[in-house]
Amino acid sequence: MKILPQSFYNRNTLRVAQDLLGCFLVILPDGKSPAIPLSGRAHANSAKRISKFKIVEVEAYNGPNDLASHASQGRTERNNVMFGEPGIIYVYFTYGMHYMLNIVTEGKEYPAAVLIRAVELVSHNAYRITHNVERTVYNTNGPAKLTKILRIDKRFNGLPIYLKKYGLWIESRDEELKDSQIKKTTRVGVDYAGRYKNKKWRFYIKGNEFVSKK
DNA sequence: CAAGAGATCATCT
DNA sequence: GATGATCTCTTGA
Repeated sequence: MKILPQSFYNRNTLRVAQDLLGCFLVILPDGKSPAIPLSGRAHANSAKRISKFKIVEVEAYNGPNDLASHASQGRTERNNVMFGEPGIIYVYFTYGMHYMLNIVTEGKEYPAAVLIRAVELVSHNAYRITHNVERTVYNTNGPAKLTKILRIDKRFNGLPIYLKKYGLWIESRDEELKDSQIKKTTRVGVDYAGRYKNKKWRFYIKGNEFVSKK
């Protein structure tokens, strides 16, 4: 397994979205904002505190004409990073309480991104998990829920996802994912998007129990 | 179980 | 001043 390079994201957004399924979102918490609640005394060896989550559901927000995308309203301070380099993290705050994690795709000036909607915890340093383990393990089945568990907020906005140094990166799949295993359906919560609301730009791994909605 | 409302505020008009 | 790439809880059939 290796870190997906910036070039991975510099491709068609629908392609990137589907290719991200089955890949691993890995987080290396700093001492102040651990991805997984830690128990016991603080430990210097943070490398052993990484947590790895399989990406099981995503949505594509594709270009300036996509009426469901923030970018359809033109460039603003909030959506600025969508117009920039691929492989950059776009985090925004919505509904007064939720953070959303996206990865910017395609070349500069083409505003697009993939929203990470659900992940499944696959490995962590088990003995450091607190009594809250049940909630931690099972509550990553929604875009706002996973950012809460991972403690992802606007500190990550604008940072590259293709470098390890910021503590959040994505690694390649460890097994094949056939096209027949990918469900392609409409995006959630975009009824306002006119003809774009019917685009089947939401993708998830069929049968995965962490998918936000079947 | 499905439908509806409330929470809560940054961002945009 | 209105709204939202959501979630949780309540209501009621």
